[in-house]
Amino acid sequence: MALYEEQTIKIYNSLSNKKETFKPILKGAIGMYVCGPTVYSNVHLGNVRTFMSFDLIFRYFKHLGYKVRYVRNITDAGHLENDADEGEDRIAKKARLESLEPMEVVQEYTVDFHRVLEQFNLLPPSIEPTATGHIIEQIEIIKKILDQGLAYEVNGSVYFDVIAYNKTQHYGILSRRNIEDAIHNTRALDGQSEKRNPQDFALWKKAQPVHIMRWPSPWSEGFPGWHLECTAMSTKYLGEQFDIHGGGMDLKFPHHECEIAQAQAANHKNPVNYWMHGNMLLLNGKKMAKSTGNSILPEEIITGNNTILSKAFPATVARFFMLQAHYRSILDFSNDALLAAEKGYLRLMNSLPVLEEIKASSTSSFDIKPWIQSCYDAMNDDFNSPVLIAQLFEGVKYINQLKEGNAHLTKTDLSEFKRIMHAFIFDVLGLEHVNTQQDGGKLVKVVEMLIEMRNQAREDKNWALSDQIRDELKKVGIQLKDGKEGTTFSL
RNA sequence: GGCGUCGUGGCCGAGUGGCUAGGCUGGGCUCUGCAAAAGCUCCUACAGCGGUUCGAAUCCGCUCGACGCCUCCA
Repeated sequence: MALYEEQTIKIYNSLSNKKETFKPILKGAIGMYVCGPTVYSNVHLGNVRTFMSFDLIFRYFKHLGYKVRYVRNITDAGHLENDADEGEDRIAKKARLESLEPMEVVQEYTVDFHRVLEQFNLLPPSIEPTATGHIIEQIEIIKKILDQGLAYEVNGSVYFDVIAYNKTQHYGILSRRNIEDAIHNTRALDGQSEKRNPQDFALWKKAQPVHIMRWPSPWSEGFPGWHLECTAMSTKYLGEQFDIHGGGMDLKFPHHECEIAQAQAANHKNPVNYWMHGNMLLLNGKKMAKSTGNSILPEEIITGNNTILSKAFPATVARFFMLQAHYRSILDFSNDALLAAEKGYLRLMNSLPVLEEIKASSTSSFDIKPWIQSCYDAMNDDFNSPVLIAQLFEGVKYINQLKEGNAHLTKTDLSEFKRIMHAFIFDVLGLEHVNTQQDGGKLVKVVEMLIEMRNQAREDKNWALSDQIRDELKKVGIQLKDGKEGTTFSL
């Protein structure tokens, strides 16, 4: 029996604003789509948080034995610079400013994006499609929507007719908006707009003569609207209806709302069963955003080259910090919080080598099963990683009791305990050891030798020497731990 | 102005109508040659004001405050 048959997951669905029992369309298989980045600049830590949230979810599904097709796109065209679908394409603008081919911009930041996510130990998605690679699919969807009379062409551009759509469907179903209200509240004075209504959005934009990024279409040489690519690519790879669609909270409206409208108009089906939205990462109490400059780059955390933090932090510590908060909660980024997270992270990780040294006993002094299930329960409850981490610290407590001889486990229970600790820490949370041995274990041998020498000094009551060894090691970051069974150390 | 989220102990952060997550910090004790590590233990919070209830941090209303969306944004 697969693990997923034993566990029941509840997911908070943005469509209903409730936790719902998760049931995939196909037994044992999950289709998940997450909106990826627009590659016109470096990803900042807030971007990383969202992708990390879905990485956690992806990892947990995989751990449970689900076959997951995880699609995360790269937006490399069509994302306009500002409102009203009148602005310049973001990629094109950046290319113009830096005198580059648009695809040079795309390449540079796509590579950067991948590198950063790898540093934070995010698993690559199953498919990572690009907008420019799916122009034909997008054109086909526009044709379908036009056929339904839910879009109109003006001067070579095509716009989605929100008001027409709203006659039979609810535009605003996801963000709980009412189109009439929206119209009344619009203070738009867009004299030049080609759109019939300010709420309408572009499906296809005719390219201006200076515009480099352009593709032929039945309406004009131009480029697709931003919202369309996700509909095209999710439909293509996951079908007209699929299980999960995720993204940052700030994409809920209008982006995801538009996706629903487009898919409904083209396919007459509600495209997504579970909408999931990750919350924002705050810096100085404000949303981290590129446009306002209130952001920190992942690189700046790892190198320590920034004005916010007192020291450099490994990526995995930042990962641990972010996973200590629930994905739907706002999280404040600060030096103090990161410092505290690092200590906790170290305590958790340092317990693992101790666990390896525990000897099995003929009986178990406690039942390990309820604790194991509590780890699953945490993740089953809308992927509650902070509660999972709390449970793992319970595990640390057990490890210490086992070490002290105040508790014991049979060989079977002990190996199960180890398996679960490792599974959740590495496979599900995706944490990593900071100091990966690159020296073939030479360092360990040297430290063990120093411990030997120190033990001799202690026997001789040569406290000056023994303390010197201990203190000098401490200076280079190696901590000795004197226990009943002898001295151990952590790097 | 409209829609929505949130306001938890020194800090970070979970949370169910009643049995006080967890991490960090600080105090005490055990262990130790002294420490560290580890263990045990203490510091019992829920913005304010009303209401519902036998009972609310958890439900409802109001006030204050923060934030997000309404325009590109993970």
